Amino acid sequence: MKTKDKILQEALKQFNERGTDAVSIRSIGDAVGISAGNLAYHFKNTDAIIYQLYLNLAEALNQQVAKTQDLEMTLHNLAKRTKETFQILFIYRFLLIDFVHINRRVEGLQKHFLSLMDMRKMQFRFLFELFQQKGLFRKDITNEQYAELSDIIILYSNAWVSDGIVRFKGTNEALISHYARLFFMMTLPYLSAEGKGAFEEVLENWESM
Amino acid sequence: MKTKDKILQEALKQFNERGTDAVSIRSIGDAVGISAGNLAYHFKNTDAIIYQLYLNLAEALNQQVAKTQDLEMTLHNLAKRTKETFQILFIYRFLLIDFVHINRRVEGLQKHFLSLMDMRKMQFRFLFELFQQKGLFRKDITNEQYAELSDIIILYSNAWVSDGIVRFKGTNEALISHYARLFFMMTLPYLSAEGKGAFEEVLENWESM
DNA sequence: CATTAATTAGAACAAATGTACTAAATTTTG
DNA sequence: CAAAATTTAGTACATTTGTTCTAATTAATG
Repeated sequence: MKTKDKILQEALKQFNERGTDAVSIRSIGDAVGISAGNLAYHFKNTDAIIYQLYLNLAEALNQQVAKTQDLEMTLHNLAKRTKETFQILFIYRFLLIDFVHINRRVEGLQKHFLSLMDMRKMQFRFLFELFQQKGLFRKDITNEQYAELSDIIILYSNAWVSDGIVRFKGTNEALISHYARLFFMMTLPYLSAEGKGAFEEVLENWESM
Repeated sequence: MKTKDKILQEALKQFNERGTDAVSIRSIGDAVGISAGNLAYHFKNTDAIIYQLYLNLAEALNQQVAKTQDLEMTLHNLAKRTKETFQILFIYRFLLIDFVHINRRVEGLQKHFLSLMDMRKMQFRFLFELFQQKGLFRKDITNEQYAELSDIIILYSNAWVSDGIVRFKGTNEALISHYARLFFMMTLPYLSAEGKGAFEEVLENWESM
């Protein structure tokens, strides 16, 4: 593996374990087995590493969206993609844990992040409309309510990792599965009778999916 | 004001503005106008300050709960208390922003925090049951669903500040009001037809409340 | 092979931080 | 008022961190 990739891998590990502020170019260099001087050659400072890791996450999420658009959007497929997306987010969890702090300190990231959020919000709105047309979502829910649901869903998808790390007892796999499931269940009271049927089928096979 | 209180006030300000890691006993001392040595006499280090501020928040929240139990729990009163609670949380917002990080670094805090969360969860469950008995909440919602709603509500009440700081455009007052309202609206799809009537009345007078 | 470019190690420096200690000043108490 | 306790300023020290620079080594290229 190239030095640059080794650095990114080790940095990701340390960021996730100890938070961005407790990690230095020296702590990463020591673990990788290279000098701090060499590390500074590849990345000027830890902010540059954070920025690169953020770009990697954004790219992984984009690929996930592209995947989604290829498939016919059944509830079952949506559940699968949700689980995958949650796994990706967990890999880069320090970005969600140090959310506000990173936005404050890494220049140029906030703007990019906000547009990523807007994009995801639009995707959710699209999905809600689709499922409403298919008769899976209730017809008596107003547009305003769907807008608010997607806001809450965005908030949830940024916050579940932090909540899980502090409150959840169990393995990482169990954590991811639990919060992906909870995410899915947030839409339950918005479903029509027909939607609930399909929904329960998905939930029954949740673990094996 | 006593030195100790001055320190706490200034520390709270700096924590909220810059995050816990960017604040030192010297930066606080300089702002208050006392020496670092003196500050170390009152609080051994920044962790001790964080811990004290956390206790202050927990105490303020407990008082809020006591207040709630005095009143007849109408939807209108609940909305008022919700707004107040959100204001309190915003005052101590660094604790929610640096959530995971503080739990990692300040010893003895995680346990206390977890029991606080459990307590709040039980309060929500109690409220849901009460409103269900009053016919404001839907009867066809299962116990499991109410358990999950309270989990999501706990998550939301820990995460809205971070979301708001990054994504919301507007004054702090508008931010608090917006997220308290969104919090309230999360329960909307769980309401009965009767509940919705009372609910909309509350929402109409939201700003003036 | 020779030269150029890329990579790496290592050292040096200033700034900031937690921590510990001393001595002076102030307040409280008897 | 005198003694004791509390509060305060100031200093010193070891660590850590970002940053910058130099020189050596390795890889790439013509």
